[in-house]
Amino acid sequence: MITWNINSVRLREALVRRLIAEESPDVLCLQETKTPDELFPREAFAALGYRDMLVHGMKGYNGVAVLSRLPFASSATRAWCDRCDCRHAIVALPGGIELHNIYVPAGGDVPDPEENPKFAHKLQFLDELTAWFAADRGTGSAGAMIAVGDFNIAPLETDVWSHKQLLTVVSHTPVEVARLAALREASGFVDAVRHFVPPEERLYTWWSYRNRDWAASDRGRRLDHIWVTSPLVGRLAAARVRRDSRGWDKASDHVPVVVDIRD
DNA sequence: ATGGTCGCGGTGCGA
Repeated sequence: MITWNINSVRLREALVRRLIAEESPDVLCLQETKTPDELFPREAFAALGYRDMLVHGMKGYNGVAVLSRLPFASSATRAWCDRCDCRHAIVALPGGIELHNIYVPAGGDVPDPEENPKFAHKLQFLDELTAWFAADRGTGSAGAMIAVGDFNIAPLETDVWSHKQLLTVVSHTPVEVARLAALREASGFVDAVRHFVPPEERLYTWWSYRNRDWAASDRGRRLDHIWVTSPLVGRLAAARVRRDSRGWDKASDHVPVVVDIRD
């Protein structure tokens, strides 16, 4: 299982192919595809064995897609905050696993919902998602589920380059971290990457384009996540963040997050 | 404290 905010799938189709060649994932979830469905490069991925595809995009903004070598039992999309903005795709995988691919709104610059409608949207999106998971997929009723995507929140102190300096920066404010925890707990999700990487260890999945030398300054944040519910925790085999891909030519500002799940 | 860079689409907006 891989999740990757690709920041335009058409511009970076070759990078997706490279990742597939190196990792050969059964399932690859993309966010920020920025491509209307009719222009999504389906044939290129189908030729690599990804015969089941859920593509949910729009022109220029947002967009999520699931590419799979495993057959879908069903697929759906959902809209939140009364918007059709292509941020949530759902597929049923073999073994009764329900997979959610989610692109949480970034939230703008000012971390105040009164002042900044984008931040209000981000909080409302998280609240609606949490209520829905809690009501229909609460801890008692939950089967095997996976939630992945760009959640645009770095929850731990070691998920950002400076906890102190980012406390008032959108993506790491206490109100966002609390909202993300509520979402995670709504269905009893476990952070599959932190299952392997201790909380003392710094870990980032995103580095801004606005840094001259992203690797030297290393001002990253862990915004991209893979969560699983308890039936899958015992099947987790490994997790890794493909930091190296940030150095690829014409890289996305996000890097792939990979979790291996045993059959 | 400020500005820094991308992608889309063909101007500013969103990140």
